Amino acid sequence: MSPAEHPPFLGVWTDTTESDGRQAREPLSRSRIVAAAIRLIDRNGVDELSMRTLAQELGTAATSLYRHVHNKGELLDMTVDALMAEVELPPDEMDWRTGMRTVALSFRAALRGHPKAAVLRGTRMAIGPNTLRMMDWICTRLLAAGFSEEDASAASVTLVNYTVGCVLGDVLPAQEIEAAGYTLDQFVALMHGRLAALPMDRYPTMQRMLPMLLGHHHDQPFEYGLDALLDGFALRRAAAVLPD
Amino acid sequence: MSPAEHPPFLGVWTDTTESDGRQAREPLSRSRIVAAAIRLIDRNGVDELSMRTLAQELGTAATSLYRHVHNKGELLDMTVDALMAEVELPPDEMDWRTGMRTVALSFRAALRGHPKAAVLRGTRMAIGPNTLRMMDWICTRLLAAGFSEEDASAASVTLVNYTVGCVLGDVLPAQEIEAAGYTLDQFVALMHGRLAALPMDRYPTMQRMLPMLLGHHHDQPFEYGLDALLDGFALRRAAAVLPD
DNA sequence: TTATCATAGCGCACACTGTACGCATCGCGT
DNA sequence: ACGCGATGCGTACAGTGTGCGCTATGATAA
Repeated sequence: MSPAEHPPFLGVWTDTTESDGRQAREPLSRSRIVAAAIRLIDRNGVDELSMRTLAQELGTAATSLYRHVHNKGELLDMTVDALMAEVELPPDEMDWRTGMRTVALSFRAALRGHPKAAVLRGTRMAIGPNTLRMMDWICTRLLAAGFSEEDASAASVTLVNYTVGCVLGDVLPAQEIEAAGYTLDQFVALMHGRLAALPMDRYPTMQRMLPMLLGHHHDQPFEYGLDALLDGFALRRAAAVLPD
Repeated sequence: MSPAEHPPFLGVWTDTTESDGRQAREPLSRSRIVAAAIRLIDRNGVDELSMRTLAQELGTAATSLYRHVHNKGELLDMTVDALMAEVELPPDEMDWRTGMRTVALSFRAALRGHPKAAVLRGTRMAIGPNTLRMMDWICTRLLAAGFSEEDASAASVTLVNYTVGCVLGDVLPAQEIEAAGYTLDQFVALMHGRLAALPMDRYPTMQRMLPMLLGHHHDQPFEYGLDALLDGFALRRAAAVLPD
């Protein structure tokens, strides 16, 4: 802006016209910050998220963020928990097994809805309200279904860890491939080449299985394992409920 | 060292005594570099690994490393694959189920042997020779046990993803707690406080389950889920081998 | 032995990171 | 109208990954 000719109330003036037609900005807040962080990660990936780029996205200065967030680590923790807000908890009438299945699918979908942000689950443990909400629901339902406290505890963390592991397994390769600028077909070809380049008879099975491992949609192995896991849970429940 | 009184052949001298009694340094190599990286991560954690600290550990300059490693990313990939070198593949005589169980335990043990390095599995997909070796073994054994190609593929990635998820679930909290300087008991107390601080009736079950979730040794839930998973695999195998 | 030459190691520089500090400014309660 | 606490921001600092081009090294050819 040109130096004031007749100085107005500075506050109001600079507030309404932010160097272009942008709207008067509402104050920063934790939720506005993590929302911007998610937006920015979705667009450019986790690596491109710095306090400065984030501040720019919000139209403020980097150091302003620290009034609302202790440090970048806390911000990332909040971000990963925010992703969990979208998981839907099935109605309680649903039987325990399809309930578990549904919540696992919803959990996975929530993470995969923001693939570039999902990798944060691999770095940061997230114990926020949304995560607790899901864990609580899972444990509650398992206990109600007759699992002992010990089994319910083990089964719940198993279910969550399995899902996280699968999401990472899906999402990390995809990211790395995209970052390297390959298409998936190119990548499969390249991997075949790599395998062939190694002492060839060393990984014969992998050679054969590679198209299958990379080819089919990732939903299939996830659901295969999920259903296997639930079968195992069901066996244990039955054994505990009707002993011997 | 005191400044040289009668200057010797510089090369030899500085080579044999590296500013203290250290030995003449052998040339850099990829394996020496990743070994040093693992050592350094084990000691100080992943965050403290920079190209400069790593170079210092090796008694060289940071930029020298780039003659042997394309960039830090590649170095981290090599590091996580190097961890996998320690997984032991059971003898082929072992029946498929205990074979899978054994390899999963060994895999987990290998990662947990370097807890601070294990978190890298959450960030970087590792497709190195050691990883392929294990995957190949798993697939081979499953096929030999009668699984279809599709099922063997799904089961193998399920097993691996589950294990990775569990290791991360174990290791990330432990790291974060340690980094914050808590003991585990303090942390449990703190979490109880946090839960109580929230609208108290919101996570009633978590409140009850918390000591169990954090208390018992992590081996137990891992093996619970592992055995459940293997039960599920066995059911599927049986159904496929003797259809209807 | 001497000359040659690829290669390994390194000093410097650059753009960029997270964040502590202290000042300027704001909006609200009297 | 007047303070006063909360918020925004300019500056600065130590530390990051890594490209560039020089130098020393150790193997090979003459």
